[in-house]
Amino acid sequence: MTVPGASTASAPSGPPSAETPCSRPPGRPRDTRASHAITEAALRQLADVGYANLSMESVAGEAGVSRATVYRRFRDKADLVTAAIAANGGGDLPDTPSADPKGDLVSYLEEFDERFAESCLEVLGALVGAREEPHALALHRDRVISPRNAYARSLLEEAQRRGELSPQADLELALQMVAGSVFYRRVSGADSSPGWAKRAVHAIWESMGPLSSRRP
Amino acid sequence: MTVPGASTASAPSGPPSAETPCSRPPGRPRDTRASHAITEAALRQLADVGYANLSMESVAGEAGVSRATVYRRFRDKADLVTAAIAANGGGDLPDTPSADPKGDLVSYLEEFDERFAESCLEVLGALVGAREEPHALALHRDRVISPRNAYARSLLEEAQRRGELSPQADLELALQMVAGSVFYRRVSGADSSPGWAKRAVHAIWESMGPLSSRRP
DNA sequence: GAGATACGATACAATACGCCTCGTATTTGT
DNA sequence: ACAAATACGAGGCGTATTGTATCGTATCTC
Repeated sequence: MTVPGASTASAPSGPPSAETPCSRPPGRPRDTRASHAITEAALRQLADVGYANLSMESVAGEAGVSRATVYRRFRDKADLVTAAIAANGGGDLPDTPSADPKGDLVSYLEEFDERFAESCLEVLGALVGAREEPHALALHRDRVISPRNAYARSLLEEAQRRGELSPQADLELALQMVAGSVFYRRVSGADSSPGWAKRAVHAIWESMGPLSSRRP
Repeated sequence: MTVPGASTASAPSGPPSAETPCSRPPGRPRDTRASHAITEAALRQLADVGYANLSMESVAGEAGVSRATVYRRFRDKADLVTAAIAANGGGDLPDTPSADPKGDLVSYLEEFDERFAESCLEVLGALVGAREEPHALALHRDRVISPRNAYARSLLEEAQRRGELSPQADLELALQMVAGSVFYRRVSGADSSPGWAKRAVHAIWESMGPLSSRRP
């Protein structure tokens, strides 16, 4: 499975001749297995040693390729890691309308917390801290954050459609509060009691339910 | 103002002779003005160039001291930065009981968002990513995160005492959701509409107010 | 004055980064 | 078959930063 969002590093695509739009570019094609091994190694190391201790050389070594091969695909560490995360987690977001938006939202929050929150926070911290390249930060948001926010939001919209949430409910606020819960837990380091996700979603449902006497 | 939480780097306090508990240690004392200049420079650079681009040398240069003088006080970058943040922002948390906990909570969220959220996220991401030293992560939480969480929580407790929130309200959950809102905004990069803090707090009040028909 | 410590200056080894060149391998088009 | 274009591995290069150590000098207590 080739990495879809890979930015082809320095994008050596010169001005295309506009004649052969669908033909493969000339020259030796990239080794697909190498590409695969690189992103997998990056993900393993991100989980094992963390973003700070992940180096291009260690990833290349674990992938069994040379550093140059990594740099040909990813311009730098941020590009590599965001692409790897996106390639891994991009596919497991169901897009079929949910039959139980409330329960699915709870499940989604718990899964995100377990599988993505930590590395997501790491990468985001590093990227926010690197002022020189807002490029990478935007990339990470596009590749990782935004799709998940959109999925959570679609669950809220479905709930609204089903009448579980008021038509006047502020879904942006709801998303902010439930998704924020995940990050708060990582930031504070608190192991909140097991039902935190369920309780958070429940609070939103209580606050924005249809039979509430809230003003719009 | 000497930095209270400074960890004296490698803590050269040998086994104290237990005889002179209150006397100053022998030898030349540290330059207080240098200590001050170092933390101030660290804070300026944290705001200006970000955590990633802040180096010990640049801080030392801006403070007008040598690198060795910085390393004598702080064992590494994480120690320096967490101490600097704590020294700066440690004092401006009111501890008098609030007359308007709801309004004060809104104000607190907005101020935290403006003044601390960004660097806090940067530092936290970097520290979570540096697995080798959980020490620094715990330090940052103790120095920066925990005091602020405690303050926000005290506002919630005061509201509960005043009957604005139900006696059965889950304050831990409330804190998680309102504080999480701040981090979500930084993570997603969304410029949510101006009243976000007020609306978030309002949602909590609605969900956990006394006259609600919620089960405990 | 002796002992202890801070300070500035400087050097040092160790990493990591990002870029480059070389020789070789692989693919497309003529 | 041959040329052009590109990928690949190996390796080097210059820069930056880290954390440590060693000097000589300055400052403080006893």
